Amino acid sequence: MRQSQQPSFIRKDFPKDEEAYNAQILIRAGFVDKVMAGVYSYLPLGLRVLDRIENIVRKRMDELGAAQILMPVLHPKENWQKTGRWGDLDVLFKVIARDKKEYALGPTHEEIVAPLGQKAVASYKDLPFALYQIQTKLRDEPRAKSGLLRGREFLMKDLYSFHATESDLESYYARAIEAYRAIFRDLGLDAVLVEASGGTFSKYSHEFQVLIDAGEDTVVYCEKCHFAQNKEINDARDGDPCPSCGAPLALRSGAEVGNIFQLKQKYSEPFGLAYRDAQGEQKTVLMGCYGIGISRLMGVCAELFHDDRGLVWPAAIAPFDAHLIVLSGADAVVAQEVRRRADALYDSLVAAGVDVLYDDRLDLTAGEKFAEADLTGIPIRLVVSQKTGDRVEIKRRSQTAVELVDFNEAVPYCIQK
RNA sequence: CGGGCCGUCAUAUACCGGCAGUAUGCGUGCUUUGGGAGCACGUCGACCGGGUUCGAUUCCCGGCGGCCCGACCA
Repeated sequence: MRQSQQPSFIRKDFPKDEEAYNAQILIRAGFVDKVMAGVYSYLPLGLRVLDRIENIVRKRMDELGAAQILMPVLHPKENWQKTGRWGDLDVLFKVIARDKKEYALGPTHEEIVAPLGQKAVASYKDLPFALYQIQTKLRDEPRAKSGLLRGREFLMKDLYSFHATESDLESYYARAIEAYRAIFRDLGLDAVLVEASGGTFSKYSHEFQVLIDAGEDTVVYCEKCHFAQNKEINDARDGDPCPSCGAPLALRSGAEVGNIFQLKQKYSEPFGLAYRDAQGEQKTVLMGCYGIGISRLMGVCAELFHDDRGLVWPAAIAPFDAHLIVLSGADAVVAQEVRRRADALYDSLVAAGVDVLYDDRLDLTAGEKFAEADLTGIPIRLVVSQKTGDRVEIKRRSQTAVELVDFNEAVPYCIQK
């Protein structure tokens, strides 16, 4: 992508209406724009990060045998009345149409996916299966805060599984835990599996928490044996003995990046989601649901991956693989030659399948270009200038050392990452 | 939903019951060209509504909006 053809959303100052670091840096670096409290636009760079996170998630969903679908944001009131959550779920957004009919805006999709699943299930032979979507969720949070960590509108992956037996649900649940571990590992995150309450969903649940100070939850955590429970179900205090190994517990703040539940019959039963077993008996389908906050993950990564100059994206989720900067210089004849060489490098990078952001802007000083590149945080920086001669300067965002390589080595360098 | 703080050019900020200033940005020109460069000239502003007052951006009330603490949190 040529920067000269793109609008720039980079700002020199931190926004004054954000306290959370993740929102400050993502706004300043032009990844997101704040529309109102808890509601953000995802700009070209931010959307690319979300796409990469989605791809990582999608790959693991495929491995779980789940098929991707897309359900509506606008929900019929009756479905929510059937499960009792029209009145119970206080984060449920409700809208009134012109005919005075009321609708819900989807905060989660059990009320839609259960009746959908019912249409595909008649016999035990139709089970199990799993469906997921990546979609914007709406929740009327009493208080949006912490930037992307708690929005009123956010991007979430929600997976739903359908089973004939409890043991099948449990084994799928166990597989989902492993898939989630793999996802967070792929993202470069150290996520802790935490026992938690099930809220309006189920008796208990498991959360994946990234233990960072900016997190919103409090986790009772044992460094030694990795016992972890959400404070909402364990009122332990700092230093209390771990119930599992006796070592002192610590209270840590965590950002919940995943949450999984065994819903069992809770949402299938109200919608008559049932099957005939081998004996011809009618049985209720058992369900599980498994969420990952995609946009929240971007916020968590921003909290984690930065230095005092800006973002430092891990290669797996960086908006681009490489950031090519051309410094034209003053001399018109030299500038033309330098640009010709930079353009040629850009073309070969693109041809080789490298996602490259090309700072081909003419009216910026070298200092501005470097400062913006640091802020953006793309893993590899390439510079072509009069000074680099017939070679290319390469620097990793996470390191200070620079090296000069021959022109034709630059592309392979970016491919091996 | 309770409590606190706040709302001034595009951005970040200052001051003030009477002239709203600075920096950045932006525009023009010249210089500069490997770490947010320099000079000159120019450009842009008091959230909305009511009240007090000779006069309100400033004080008071209401609304709207923002941030923080708490409650809540699939």
